[in-house]
Amino acid sequence: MKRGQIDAAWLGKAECKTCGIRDLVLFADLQEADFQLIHVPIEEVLIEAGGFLYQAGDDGVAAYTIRSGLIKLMQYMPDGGQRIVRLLGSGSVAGLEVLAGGAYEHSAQVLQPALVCRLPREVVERLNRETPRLHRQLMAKWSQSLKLADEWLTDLNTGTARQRLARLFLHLANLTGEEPIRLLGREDVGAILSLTTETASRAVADFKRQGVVTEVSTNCFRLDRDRLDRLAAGE
Amino acid sequence: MKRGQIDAAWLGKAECKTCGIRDLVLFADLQEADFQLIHVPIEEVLIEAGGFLYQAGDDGVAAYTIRSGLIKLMQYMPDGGQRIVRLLGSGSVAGLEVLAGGAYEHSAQVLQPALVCRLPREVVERLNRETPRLHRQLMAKWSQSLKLADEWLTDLNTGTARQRLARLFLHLANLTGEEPIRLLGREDVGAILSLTTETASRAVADFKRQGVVTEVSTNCFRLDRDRLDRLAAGE
DNA sequence: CGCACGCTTGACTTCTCTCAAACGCAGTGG
DNA sequence: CCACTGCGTTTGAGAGAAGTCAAGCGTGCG
Repeated sequence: MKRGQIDAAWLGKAECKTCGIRDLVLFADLQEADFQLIHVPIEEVLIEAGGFLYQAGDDGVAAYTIRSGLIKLMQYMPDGGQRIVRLLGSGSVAGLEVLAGGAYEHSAQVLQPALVCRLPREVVERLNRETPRLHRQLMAKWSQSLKLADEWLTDLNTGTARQRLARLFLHLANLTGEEPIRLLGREDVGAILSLTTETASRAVADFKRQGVVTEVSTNCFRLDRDRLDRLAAGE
Repeated sequence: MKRGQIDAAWLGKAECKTCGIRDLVLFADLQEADFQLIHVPIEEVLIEAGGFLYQAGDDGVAAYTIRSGLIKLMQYMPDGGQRIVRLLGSGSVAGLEVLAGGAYEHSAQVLQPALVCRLPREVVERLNRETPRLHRQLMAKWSQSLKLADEWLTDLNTGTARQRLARLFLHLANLTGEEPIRLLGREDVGAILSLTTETASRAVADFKRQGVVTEVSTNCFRLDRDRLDRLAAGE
């Protein structure tokens, strides 16, 4: 593992009150007084591609708000292979399951350099206990995760390899918001779409040849949304 | 639709305090005083196979606790077909997303006659606002749903048709707890495993011929768990 | 410069889908 | 009582898609 060591930089104590994306995140509804309840520091951390937020089975001590970057949540399958069950971008929360006690369900690995806020379990628990304003956001985040999981299943795991890939491109597009899009390694694409690396590679290559996507630089693509939409629906 | 009409029987106002499976359900931690907060009646309803708890897109006015029976949550795919994203049995909660506002994400249809408790949104919201004892259970239920969704993806949507079917049998076994197991229609099996009805049928027929499962009566099976375990892992 | 790693491509096998027909059971009506 | 009929299941044959194994390519890094 070339990049095994923790490529993480501690950036200091986060200032939630002045957070630029606060309306997107878990603490959206908190008010001045609520922040007085935070007695354990919330840290802001930058993690390089390849680094981990946590590993499946680790004892859950913190949840994470993703400020920027891209993170994959993966699970290990019966046969040892890995399956990517979700991609998280700006505004998402990772590791909420620590609030339900116990260990992390997934391994969370960074795909594109990520700026995250580390929310110690006790902070979230305390806020949740003492102010009702967090409840709504927590519900929203849970429900959002679940919705994402269900869409993942219906969108990225049905139809032919090409249909799934087209849907993945579109998913990535409105996850990151901007073009061109940085695609993942072929192995990851396979792990998302339930395909082998080879089939994923073939499908991407096909798209490139047919001009449905255009590679502007290594693994960065500009999309022809109309054609992707049609492909996603099945021709 | 022969059974289209609402095959539901209203059984009366539920008595949560004396509920036999209360330690399994959402209200597990509530105390005597908390029940005073319930001003809108919680109804107990029996729904026949084929009936719906709610339909995707309906305005969400209640969540449901499942006391017994089996319920499928389904979503409609881009091409109009339906996809089953979860199965709910005793102790599960359906329609929690109403707490996050908005409409139901799925259609919830009954597979095996179900006894459910209807929890009006305002009841859950009020309890959640006024007593912290519901929080933990709500977290637990959310987290449980999400875990189930992820397992669904990794277990029932990877590997060959036979592997998936084997895993489905095992899933059903520890969902209902007892043998023999009532299997679903082949179309539903297909909608769960991302297979066509024909492939699902062939796989089930194979299992019967090889004695991995034994049909004791129409669509009721006794399982050879050891062999299913081995099949699930891939021979 | 050369090695390593990930991506691409090819040939072949295997599995699943598709289309079509036959079967079996249950309910209906003569 | 039995033929008729509707619906879900089973089975078959052939086409098509993805998996497998193996080799070749390209880029970046030591």
